[in-house]
Amino acid sequence: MLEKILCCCYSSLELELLHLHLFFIARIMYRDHTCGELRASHISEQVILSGWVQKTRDKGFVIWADLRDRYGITQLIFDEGRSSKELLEQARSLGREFVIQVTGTVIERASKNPNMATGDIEVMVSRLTILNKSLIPPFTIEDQTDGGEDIRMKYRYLDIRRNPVKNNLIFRHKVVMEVRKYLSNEGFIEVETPYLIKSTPEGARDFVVPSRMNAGQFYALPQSPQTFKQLLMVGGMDKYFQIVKCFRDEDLRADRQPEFTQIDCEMAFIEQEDILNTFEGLTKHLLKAIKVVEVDDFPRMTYDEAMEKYGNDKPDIRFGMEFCPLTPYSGSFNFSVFDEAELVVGITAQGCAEYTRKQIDALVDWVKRPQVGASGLVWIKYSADGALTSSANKFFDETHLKHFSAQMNAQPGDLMLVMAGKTDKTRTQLSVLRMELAQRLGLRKPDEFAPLWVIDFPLLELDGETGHYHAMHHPFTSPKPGQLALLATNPGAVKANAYDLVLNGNEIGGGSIRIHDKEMQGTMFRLLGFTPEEAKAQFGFLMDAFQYGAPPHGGIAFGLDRLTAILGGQETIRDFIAFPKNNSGRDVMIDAPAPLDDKQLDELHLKLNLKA
RNA sequence: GGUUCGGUAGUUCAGUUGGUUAGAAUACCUGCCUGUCACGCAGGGGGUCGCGGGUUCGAGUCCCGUCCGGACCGCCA
Repeated sequence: MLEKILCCCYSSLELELLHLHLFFIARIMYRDHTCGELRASHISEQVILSGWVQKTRDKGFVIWADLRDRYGITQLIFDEGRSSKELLEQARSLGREFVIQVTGTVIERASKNPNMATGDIEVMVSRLTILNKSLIPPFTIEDQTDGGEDIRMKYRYLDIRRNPVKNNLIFRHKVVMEVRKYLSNEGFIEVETPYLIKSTPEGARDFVVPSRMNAGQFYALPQSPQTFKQLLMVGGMDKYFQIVKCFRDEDLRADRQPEFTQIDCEMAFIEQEDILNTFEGLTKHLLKAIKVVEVDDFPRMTYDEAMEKYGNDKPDIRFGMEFCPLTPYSGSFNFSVFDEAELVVGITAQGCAEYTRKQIDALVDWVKRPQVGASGLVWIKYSADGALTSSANKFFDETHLKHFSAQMNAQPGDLMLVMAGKTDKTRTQLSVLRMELAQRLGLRKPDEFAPLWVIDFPLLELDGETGHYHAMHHPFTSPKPGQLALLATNPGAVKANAYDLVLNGNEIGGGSIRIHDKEMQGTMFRLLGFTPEEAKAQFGFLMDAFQYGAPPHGGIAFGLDRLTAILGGQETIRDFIAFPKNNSGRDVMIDAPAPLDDKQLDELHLKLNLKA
């Protein structure tokens, strides 16, 4: 086309020179505007747009096509009066998701659409190029798609064209940019650590990678860059961070992926207070920059307090409903369920006294499901007229119920829900009920943010099956000062310099002050059941490093996927990951994992041992 | 490893006690339509009811097995 025009004006020699010239300078101009930017002020301008055909509306005398790109939608118009017959035919041939380029003039719409950013204008097309056709997409590329999760994952590249997914990815980009900006301004250096490392049996299962060059040996993908960031501290990089993929070969959930991203941070010459302040600053910055929300200084709660008040080490404190332990009115409850219990504890659901018997029974059934596993639920209804009644009326008269109501701070109109049994189990079950009730009552508002620090975690946790202790956080966590003696006598009672950052009932970050002394680290490994040989084989490099001047240090890691989802006011992290895996750890789009062929297995010195 | 729910048109779903030719919406195709924007109207095509076996005169429906997917428990230092 260009050649034809040029032929009219130039001799062949000139044309040859021009060709040479064009070879170096000619570029295809695909677009000079995006589909989201044209406004009334552009009227009568000539523009070039490229994008995907969202939809066409053929009215006979006129055809509209919505052209979509990342930035928005612009309406194209072809009509009998102003478009050639050929152009109209071409427009009629357009299908959903065709990639096209158009040249045209911005004109004012005869009927404007106030719901669209570009609703005042449309582009009167003079030239249409189909850059690529498309099959009919398996689901509609619209905000409210007709496609289910499964099919959208299989065609994730189409799903990403939809606003909800596209906007989530852009949102994630903003979070990442703000994190880098803030930490860099605070003097942190981003350093990359290796992905091919060594497997360690502590903690989650490792993903392993066979080594071709070292027959019979395997790398492991890191569950976190923990030891490397500690070695960076020994290396003198006293403020480190990394936005880094981590890998854990454990079963998945809606909020758990086998590969996930952490904002991994470590500092040297600091104590716990410095870490809390620095990363409270980061969190406040994110809330302000991304959500335009200002929050007060974060409350701090000890682990023990969180367990007592919320039955949970990651309490959602956007709403009250705190646990109230019940004590008998006089001597004993005279109710065996309560009398024989280690703990009797309840919550007050404000304004729920109007629940019908059916609704309450449904709640009782709900906590009895195996997923919650409670053996029962006692309820006390404090009616608006002041009347008190309960599911244990046989055992309690009004005096008792008044006594309980006072303990639980209940007002007329409230419903009290009480559980009894072993302390840990009862707390966990009541905690689940508390969250469910809050969900049903709409108390978990996505636009409200209530962060808090949970501190003073136990150092060790007793494994019920093996009777062994294992590190609650990880084996590099330091015990609180002055508790060394306790470590020998009652390890389970030792508190650690470990802390979690909790946001709206989610653990978004966790960390600790580390051990930086070889002897202490050795003691810790011994406590955790490592022989000195095992400790040396697995973590000898770290303890060696501690002998060469390891500074006091500590750090924290944030789960970026979850943090992003919560800031975005959503529950599932999958929609904030471009190409997530499904519940069974499969990527259904590329169909991974997949078998290796025999040649590859041979090279890797592997023989399969599949059980029939 | 376990519990539980599901698999029917391209897609999302309905389908009664087991009983005629398995439906709806949407998407798709054709035609009509002078301002649409979830356009509208008329018509049309589209099904191995996940797979295998069983019970029955007869199975989308009941039974057994199996595969796949979702939610959850265990697990996730």
